[in-house]
Amino acid sequence: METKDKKLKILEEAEQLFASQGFSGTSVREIAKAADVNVAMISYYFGSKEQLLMEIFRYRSDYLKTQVDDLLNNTSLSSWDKLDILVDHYVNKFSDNQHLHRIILREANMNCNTEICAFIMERKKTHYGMIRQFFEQGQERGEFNKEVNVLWLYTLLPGMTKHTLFNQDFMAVILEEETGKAPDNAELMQQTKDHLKQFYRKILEIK
Amino acid sequence: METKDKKLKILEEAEQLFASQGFSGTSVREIAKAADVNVAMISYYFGSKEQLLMEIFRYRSDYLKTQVDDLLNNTSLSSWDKLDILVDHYVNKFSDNQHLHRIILREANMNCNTEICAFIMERKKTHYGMIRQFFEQGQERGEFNKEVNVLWLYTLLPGMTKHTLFNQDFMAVILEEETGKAPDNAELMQQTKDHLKQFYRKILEIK
Amino acid sequence: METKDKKLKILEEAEQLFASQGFSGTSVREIAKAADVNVAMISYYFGSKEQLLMEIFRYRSDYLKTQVDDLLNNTSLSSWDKLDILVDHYVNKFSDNQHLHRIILREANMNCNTEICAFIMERKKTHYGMIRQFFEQGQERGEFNKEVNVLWLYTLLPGMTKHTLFNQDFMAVILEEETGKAPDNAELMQQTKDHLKQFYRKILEIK
Amino acid sequence: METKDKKLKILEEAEQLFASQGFSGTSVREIAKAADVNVAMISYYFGSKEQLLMEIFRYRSDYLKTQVDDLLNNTSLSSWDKLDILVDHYVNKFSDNQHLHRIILREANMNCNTEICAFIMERKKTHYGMIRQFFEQGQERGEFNKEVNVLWLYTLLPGMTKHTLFNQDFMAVILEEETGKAPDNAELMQQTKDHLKQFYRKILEIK
DNA sequence: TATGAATGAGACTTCATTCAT
DNA sequence: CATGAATGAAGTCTCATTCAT
Repeated sequence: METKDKKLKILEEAEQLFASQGFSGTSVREIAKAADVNVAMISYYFGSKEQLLMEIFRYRSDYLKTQVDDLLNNTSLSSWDKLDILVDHYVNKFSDNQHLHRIILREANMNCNTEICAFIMERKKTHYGMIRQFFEQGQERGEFNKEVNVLWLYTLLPGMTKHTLFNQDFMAVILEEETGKAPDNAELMQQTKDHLKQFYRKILEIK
Repeated sequence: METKDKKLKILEEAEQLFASQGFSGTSVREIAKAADVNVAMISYYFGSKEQLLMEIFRYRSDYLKTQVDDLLNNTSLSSWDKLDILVDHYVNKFSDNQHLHRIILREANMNCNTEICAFIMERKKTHYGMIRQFFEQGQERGEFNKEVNVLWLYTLLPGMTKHTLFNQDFMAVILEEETGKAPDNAELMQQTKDHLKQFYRKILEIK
Repeated sequence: METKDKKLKILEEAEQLFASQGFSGTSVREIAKAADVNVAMISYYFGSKEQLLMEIFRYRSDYLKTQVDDLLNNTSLSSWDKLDILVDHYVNKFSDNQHLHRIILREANMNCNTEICAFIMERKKTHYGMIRQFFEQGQERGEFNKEVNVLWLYTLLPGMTKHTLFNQDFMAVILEEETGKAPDNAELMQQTKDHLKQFYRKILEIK
Repeated sequence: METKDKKLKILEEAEQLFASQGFSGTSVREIAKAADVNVAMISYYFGSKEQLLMEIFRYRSDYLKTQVDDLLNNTSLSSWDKLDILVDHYVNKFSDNQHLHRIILREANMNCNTEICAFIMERKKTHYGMIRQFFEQGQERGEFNKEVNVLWLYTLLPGMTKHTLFNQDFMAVILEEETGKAPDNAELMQQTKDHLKQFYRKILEIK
């Protein structure tokens, strides 16, 4: 039990450090220090630094499994209601796992012949697959504008979420200038959701 | 003259390597080899590896200076025409400087107390400032919907461009699946522009 | 009983590994894995890696005790017959314990202030002592040429045996080239014995 | 020039250390200390510890090139005279390069898929090839007994030389006991030569 | 008694940089 | 001005051993 805690601690500290400093920019010493364990433990537990990274991916792999399924199967909600729920869910999950996403952003093209890259690509395809189904359902139901390409509709979601989340400092500065108040993370996420919904509504509505 | 060429060569090779492997992931030896110069040259010319990075930023700093000004001052074009030009220009410039953008993406939060971060922040603000003016002009002219927040309108532009460009492999795979043909870079950029324009039109139009 | 088996297993696996990879080149983890026991067992049972090596020597120490005595005391056989028996016996025993001999070969001069080196030296002296007696008996009996130095006569025995055994791959290659057939270990040992006997006969015969 | 000296120093110190402690048993730190250079120099000059070992082999590779050729082509000397010269030459060369030979003895079967093992095998074949020619010449000339197998005649030479040289301590102890005087290295080598010649004479003479 | 977990020491190697020329 | 040589620091990983159970 205690061992599992230590492994978890290492995993989480490493995730954070990799996210903020990059994989190459983070030494195992730093990780060990942050997790308050002996340096040798990282090799002992994970084999190597690279395998530790891989383990982080495995550890986080199931974070956005299939809650979208429920949404697809739900027949009582309109597609517009579902859209709100989807956006909220997506942005929340993304925000919750922002460390992982930052790592992906940084290291995606690192050694693209390794397991990790295959892993990331698979994840991307899975996520897209789910969300594509959602948009297609709305279009088939006749609620969403059929003229809009689904891949690019999807792109809006990670595109804007990522940009907001990974430019938080910039967004905060601007919003402070424009509204007089620096938003906290929750406030920023809320605005992201609101504007995503607004944009989707305008793009998908049938005039 | 020859010295300047060597410095330039180093700068460009370093930019590419930093973009693909990250700052920490790239050794000065690699850069020296790629630029076909002695290892000592890098310290000799730039002082240190970090100062070389800074120099890359300076070297690329002026890439999106003020062509937007012309657009703002132009009175013969409609805001919709200007929008098309802006999107084309933005995406083109972004694509041309994707190495730099990838570096920014990676290293933005590296050591955020250094000159580099201030530099990046300044750049972001400048870019936003220009594009904000453009949207505000369209709204003031009564051509764009005034209800939409300008900051989030702007967010769409870098958000979608970045996402497309830095997920090129994913986009290519999906597009190949859906259309039967893998797009090249130019084709992908064109689609990015087209859909950005489509989205902006739907978001900004006044019903 | 089971404990004894485990110790034995460790001993034998370690012997083999030390023989093929050397003492420093073999980790306790490898030994533990090969013997299918926990890593800690080795320190637990033997105290340390070095003491394990020592234990191997003790374990094998009695392999060539005193069968030569019988030969010396035997009065019905001629010295020439005895020579054949001695050579067969020596080469057989050597071959049976080749792992140990390889370790001695490798590590003889390791830390020559330790118990191991004293041990090896004692063994060498004992072996030589026995065989010297044999040659001296043959000379005293007037069957062997008295002009030949006994120490150097002895040298022939380990010298040729070791060279053949520890250059098995080379011998095999050459013999294959010369006879068209690669000899197996038994065949090679037989040839070693035959030629040793031939050489001894020619050296020791009285013209 | 000075650099070459440093490389040479490293090479020679490493050779000696590898010979006495084995490859795995010798750390690059030890080598660096012995050669009075920075630890990093070894990687800098040779790439790695293993490549350093390889370099030692290359450095020593030409030590017994073709002096035997002269002997073969010489028609004025009898085969018996040539034999004396050959034995002297062989033992001298072996003694001069005993460090290398000890390394070969130890590490021959280390990683027998590597360049080093191929290298050693090639060397062995070359040496044997030369000496085989010598014995065959003597047999063809009718001076040496044709009944004796040449491969095993050859075996006597490295077999006894190695055994004497690598059991110097034992030989010294015995010789001191038997003659009252501990022989130095030169004395031991001389005895090795003398007895080799004696043995060869008895084995090869035609009665 | 036996063992999985843990550790300090030290292994080899690469790093960015500096020095002497 | 330019560079090959050199270096101290730090990198990751493995080592034999010990500890707590």
